[in-house]
Order: sequence, then structure tokens, then C-alpha cells
Amino acid sequence: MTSRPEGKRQALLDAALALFLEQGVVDTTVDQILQRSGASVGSLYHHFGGKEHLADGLYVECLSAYHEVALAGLRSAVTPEQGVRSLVDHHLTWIVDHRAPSQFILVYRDHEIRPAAESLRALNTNFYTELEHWIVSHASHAVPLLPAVISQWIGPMHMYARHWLTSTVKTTPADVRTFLSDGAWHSLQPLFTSAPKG
Amino acid sequence: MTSRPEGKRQALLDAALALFLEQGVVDTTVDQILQRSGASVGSLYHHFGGKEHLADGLYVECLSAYHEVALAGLRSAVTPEQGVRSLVDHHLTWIVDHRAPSQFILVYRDHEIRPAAESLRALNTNFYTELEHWIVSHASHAVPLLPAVISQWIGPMHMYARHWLTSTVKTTPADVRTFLSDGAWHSLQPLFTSAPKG
DNA sequence: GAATTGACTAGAAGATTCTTCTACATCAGA
DNA sequence: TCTGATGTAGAAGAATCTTCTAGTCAATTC
Repeated sequence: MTSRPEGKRQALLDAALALFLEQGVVDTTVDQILQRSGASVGSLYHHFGGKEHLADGLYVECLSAYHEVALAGLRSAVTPEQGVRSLVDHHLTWIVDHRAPSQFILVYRDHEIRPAAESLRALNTNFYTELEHWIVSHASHAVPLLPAVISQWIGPMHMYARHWLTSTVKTTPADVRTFLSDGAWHSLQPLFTSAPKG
Repeated sequence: MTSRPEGKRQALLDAALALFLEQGVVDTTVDQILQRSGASVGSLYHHFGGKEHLADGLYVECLSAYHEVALAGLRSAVTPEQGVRSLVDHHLTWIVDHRAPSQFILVYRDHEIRPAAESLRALNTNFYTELEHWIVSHASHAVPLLPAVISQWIGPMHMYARHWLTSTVKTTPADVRTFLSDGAWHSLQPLFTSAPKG
């Protein structure tokens, strides 16, 4: 009966996010999602095509939103240093302001290896490709080992975020923002200034 | 009939590892595991108590083996530099020599938030606690922000491992071993030599 | 060396959970 | 008012997981 456009779809996403974080994807039943969202089986399968696809949709939704913010900051950076630091800053801000989506992204990411998750992995590929292009276009010389460079840039902040999101500490990422930002910049700085070794 | 001790248990683990990597945990059915392993439903539920518990058991098995090697290297290190670098080296060696278990660990890690996974998370906690103790005991002064320091130490290598294990590139981690090892050491070196700022 | 015990295996029966399917509702635009 | 696109409903059916009882086998006890 009552239903504004996108009403049930969004209700399903909201209910699923809450339940998935409370109980995990596997232990959450379709019935629980239906009860919490007020939607019917038909709605769920109309909008998403199944429980796992709903989880995929949720992942895409959450990750896209994050990517948008992160890339916007990177694009508006003027100097290499601003760009390198912006990604760390935006990330740490994001996980505080969007705790639930962040948890779901970190926890669900790569959690399955299956061909069906193709489109889902493409999301990450696009993101990293843009990061690589940004590095190359700002670097003062050829950059080898791009994946390793990217890892040094954002690996620490990812790991810290994972730690902060899964533990229950009261400290905020603000305490480590400077530390992580400095670390990232010091790791990448050589790419933008000095000449390559060898 | 035929059954050596541990026979079915190990067969179940082997079959599960292969299937989980091929199809993901969710898309693998109990029946598939039984067929591939030659075990019966009874065996699976006797040894593990369910499909998810089997996945947990597999995770524990794989991760424990890795922790053992990693910590052994760390303990036998004489200088701080050897210790810092050993963890990176052992990790990169490990993922090459044990590709399947590594993939499962990275992919399955944290993949569910649920109270039942308590013992499972304890494994990681113990590992990181030992890393923290090692840092503190070798540092030349008080170390703040331990989780952030740990993240700088092993965050990049984790991220690179994830990349290498999920992509199909032919390059081996040997190409980046020096790069990542240097990065880790340069990040942590100040802890072991100079005085803290502020 | 028969009985007992405990660890393990077997597979049918039962319970749970997921998915499909058909019918109905709402709404914008012709 | 009709029409088609989109969304909703829930019963029926299919797939999957788990429990349960009944064994097998090897080692141990008396």
C-alpha cells in the first residue's frame, strides 16, 4: 500500500546495513530484513534479486559515496603535498562521520571471491587507477612499482581505520591524523622532488 | 570403513579451502564439501559443527601457521632494523609459498562481525599485542600511538599482499621486497634512535 | 578374548532459509 | 480512462543446512 518512490528500496538498504553490522551477512536472514524494513519478499527480489545481491548493492552504495569525496579532495589539490595529505585527511574524516557504512565497506570488502562480484571489484579498480594516474601526472620522473607506492600511501590509513572501526576505543582518529598524514607525505615526497635512484 | 585418524577432518579442511577460494564461502554448499572430501554430513558436524565453523577452523589453522613464522623471525632478530625488516620479508615470502591459505586469510579476515567469531579475533589481537611489546621494548623512548605505528609498519605490505593475491599479475613480490622493507624501516627508524618531538 | 569405551562415520529425516512465481497496486502520461 | 512501467504482496516451491539415530572401528579393561 503506502509507498513513496524508492521507499522500500531505501528501507531495505537501511535495514540490511543495520542487521549486517549487528549479526553479519550470513547470520542475517531474509525474513529479518523484511520485518525490519517493512518490505515484502517481492520487493527485495524486485530491487536486488537476493540477499547477497542486496549486500553487493549496499557495498556499491557505500563505497561510491566514499570515492566521490576522496577523489573530489584529490582533484582540488594544487600541490602534490596537498593531494597526498588530502586522501588521508578525507579518509579519517569519513570514517568518523559515516561509521556504519565504513564498517560495512571494510568488513565486506573482498569478503568473497566469486565471478559475480565483478562489477563490485571494478569499483575499486577505477579508484586505484585514478590514484595511479594522479601520481604519475604529478611525479617529477617515471614511477616504478605503482601498486607498492599506492600501498605506502594509503595502506597505513586503511589499517588504522580497520583497527579503529573494529575496536571500541574512545580515541578519535584526530589524534593520529597528523602522524599518518606526515607518514604518507614523507613516503611519497621523493617521487615529486628528487631524481630516481639507480 | 576406511579412515586413518584425522583423515576426514583434514580432507574436509582441504576440500573447503579449495572450494571457498573457487566459489566463496557463501556459494559453497555443504554437499559440495562432502563430495569433494569424501566425508559424510556426520563427519562435518562432528568435527566442526557447521559450515561457518568449518570456515572459522580453516581461518585459525591458516593464520596460526603464518603467525608462527612471522613471530619466529621477529624473535630471532638482533637489531631493531632486522626485526622491522624481517616481518615484511617473512610476509612476502609467505604469501608466495602459501598462496591458497594466504588468499583465504586475507579474504576471510574480518569478513563477519559476530560474537561467535570472538576466538577468531583473539588470534589477531595476540599477534598485534606481541608486535606492540616488541616495539616498546626496543624503542629508545616512549612510543605514542601504537596502533598508528603498527599500521605504518605493516599496513603497506598488507595492502600490497592483498593486491598481489587478488590480481593475476605475473610479477612476484620479490620486485617490491626491498622497496617495502625500506619504507617500513624508514618509517619506524626514528623510534629506535632519535628523541621524541614535543 | 569378550565387553566396554570413546572417537569417528553414515545418511535419512526434519527444520530452516532462500527464491520463484503469479497476482495485485500505484502512478505518470497519452 | 487506458496503458505500461514500476513497485508490492505473499503463498508455493526449491534449495540448503542441521539434527538425530544408528552404526563402525580401534584401543582398553576385566
